Amino acid sequence: MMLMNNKEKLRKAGLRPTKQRMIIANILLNGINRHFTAENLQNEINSSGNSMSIATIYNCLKKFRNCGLIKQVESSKETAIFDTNIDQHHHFLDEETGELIDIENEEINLFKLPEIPKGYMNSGVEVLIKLKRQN
Amino acid sequence: MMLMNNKEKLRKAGLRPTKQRMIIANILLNGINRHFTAENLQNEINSSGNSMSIATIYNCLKKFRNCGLIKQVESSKETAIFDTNIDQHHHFLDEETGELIDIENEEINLFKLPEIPKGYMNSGVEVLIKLKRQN
DNA sequence: AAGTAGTTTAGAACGATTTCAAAGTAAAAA
DNA sequence: TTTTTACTTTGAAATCGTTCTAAACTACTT
Repeated sequence: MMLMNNKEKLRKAGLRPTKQRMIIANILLNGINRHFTAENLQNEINSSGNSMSIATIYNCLKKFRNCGLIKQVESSKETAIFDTNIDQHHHFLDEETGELIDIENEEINLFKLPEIPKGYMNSGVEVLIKLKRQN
Repeated sequence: MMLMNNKEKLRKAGLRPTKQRMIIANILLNGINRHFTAENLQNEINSSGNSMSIATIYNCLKKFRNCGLIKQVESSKETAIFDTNIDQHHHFLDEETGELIDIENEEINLFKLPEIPKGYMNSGVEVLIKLKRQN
């Protein structure tokens, strides 16, 4: 895999390397993986002496996500969804509609689990299988 | 397991069986499992000839959730969280702080997966392991 | 250099959820 | 019982994260 600078990465993804996108790319695409929110990012931009409209940050993150430069951590939707099924179980998620379908616990077999970090205990495992409509 | 009416269920959970909680319990705790939002529930309450402040519905759902009468489907938080790690991978979630920790894909082995519903294709599997601080 | 298509922006708008403080109600105490 | 106390409900306002809008701007093409 050959080296590529951020300008090239943006172009390759079909995105114009604007000033704003370069600022964000330079913060995010440096080889060190991390989780962050739009607000986190705005704070970093600000404290690096730059500034950017929050709308631009959202635009940019959406574009980056759609191009596969970053991911968005799965949450079933922006709205809280409750479930009367209180047993441990899993879900299919229709990515298009946000609809959830239960998967019984026995339908999934987690063969190997990672070591739980020190000081913590496992308080539940949830598997989400995302579904795309077949073409 | 012996039969219990909803008033008893509420009392057993340490909740006063108020008129409003009984209306909600009668809709939700009838043995048929389902997913729903606060708004869904309000519509059902309204169309059953009752009415209830949305604030009460949220209060009530939170209490029910905290008592284990219902679950809330896991979403990492109310805020969108992005991730620079674009490979398929999984997460630990510190339930207290909302912090996410990456789990490499190889650390988890999904031995048995359920059949994908007709017309859909699997577009990604995400495992979330919830963590509680150890006492 | 001029044109055009895509981008940024501040601010308004939005939807979901929480907070507020006052009025109401269930349970406990007298 | 009645009184007291603690908990609950309420509508309205506030808040939070996010999206929309429409005008100004900028990268790329001609």
